Amino acid sequence: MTSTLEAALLGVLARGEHTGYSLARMMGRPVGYFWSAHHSQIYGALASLEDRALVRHTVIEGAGPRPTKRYAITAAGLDALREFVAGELVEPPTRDLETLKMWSMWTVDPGSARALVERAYARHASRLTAYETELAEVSADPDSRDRTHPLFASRLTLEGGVRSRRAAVDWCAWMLGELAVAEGAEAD
Amino acid sequence: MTSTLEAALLGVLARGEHTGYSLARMMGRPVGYFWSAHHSQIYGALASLEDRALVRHTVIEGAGPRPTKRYAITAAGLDALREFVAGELVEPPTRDLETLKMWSMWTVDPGSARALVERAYARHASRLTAYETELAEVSADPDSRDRTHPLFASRLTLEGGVRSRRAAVDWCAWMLGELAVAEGAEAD
DNA sequence: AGGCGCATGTAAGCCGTTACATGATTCC
DNA sequence: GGAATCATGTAACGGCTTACATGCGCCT
Repeated sequence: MTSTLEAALLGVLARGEHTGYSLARMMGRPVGYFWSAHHSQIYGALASLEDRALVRHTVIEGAGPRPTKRYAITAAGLDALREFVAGELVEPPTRDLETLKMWSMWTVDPGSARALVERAYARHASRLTAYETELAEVSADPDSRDRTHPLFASRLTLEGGVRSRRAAVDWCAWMLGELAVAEGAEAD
Repeated sequence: MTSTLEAALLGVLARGEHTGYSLARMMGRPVGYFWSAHHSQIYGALASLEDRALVRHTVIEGAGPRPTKRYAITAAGLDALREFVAGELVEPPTRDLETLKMWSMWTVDPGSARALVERAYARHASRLTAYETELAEVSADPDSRDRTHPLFASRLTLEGGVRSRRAAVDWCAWMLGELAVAEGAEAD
């Protein structure tokens, strides 16, 4: 019924009111860490949510050529969000471009293979520091210990991000070692 | 130029010949661990790859109502695969349904929150054991130490799977602890 | 007799990306 | 004067999912 993008938007609006534009920007940091969408998709989804009375808008003064709309979640919207969170998770198909490349690593020359892993290392490492910084900020707020406060959920998800990126960074370092060993063996 | 699905298919065909049907089944184990597609998509992609001479088919005898086609990668196809592996990785947008749910966990009752985390724990744990089993099998083969052998890449990617699932399992266990602590604080 | 596995294909529709369109204000 | 930010929308297109279609051989 409610699409995943709609659930994501409800999740953001449950934490505060937003315009379509500011929702689109939030699909950068922090929501963009685990979900993303373009504004063209967001405006349509908001209209669809409003048709079903899960969100409501009021017109505010803004800088655009058309009226600026501020959206808020409704009681029905909060119910729909809760249902989404508590409902069954239908495992969506995995599509991991990085692993796909690694899996065909055997076809390329040693230099390309090393470069591939090094780039992956750098990406994961930079994400890791971003997560760590944000986690430190969130953890400093006592609200992040209150199970019913949004920051509690932010803290748990950021902790997950830190752990997974740490694992990815370690994995890349380990792969560089394996590549070195294999190249050494080749040289013999 | 070459879509990601096409790259995935080239990656499989570089390891051996397949029919469209068997490719579709492989989008279960092990390729399905990091990529997946339906047969309806695969048949079209194979035709498109063949138009560009990246794969070639020969008709073999089979059980279907139409001629059964066995596909093999061509030299040009191998080149295209290498280019894909060595080329820039344009970071595709993240869409992580599990994290999305966790991030809105603060809206639901404690029981639903715990159930959400426990289901995630179970999913990751079962994937972890699957990866560990397969990694043990692959590692036992001496070819998995040869950088130019497919099993080398299989071993590295499986190691990544084990590490990431281990991190996810640990994360879920940690979250269950955090939930218990937060509920204890609420009871006071 | 009916269901499952082999085997290939088409078609409708949804979701997501990219590009087009508009227009005021602020900063360089 | 030109670029960036705010702000909302439409349209074309491609990728992915779901469903429809066909038909043989094997097992129960």
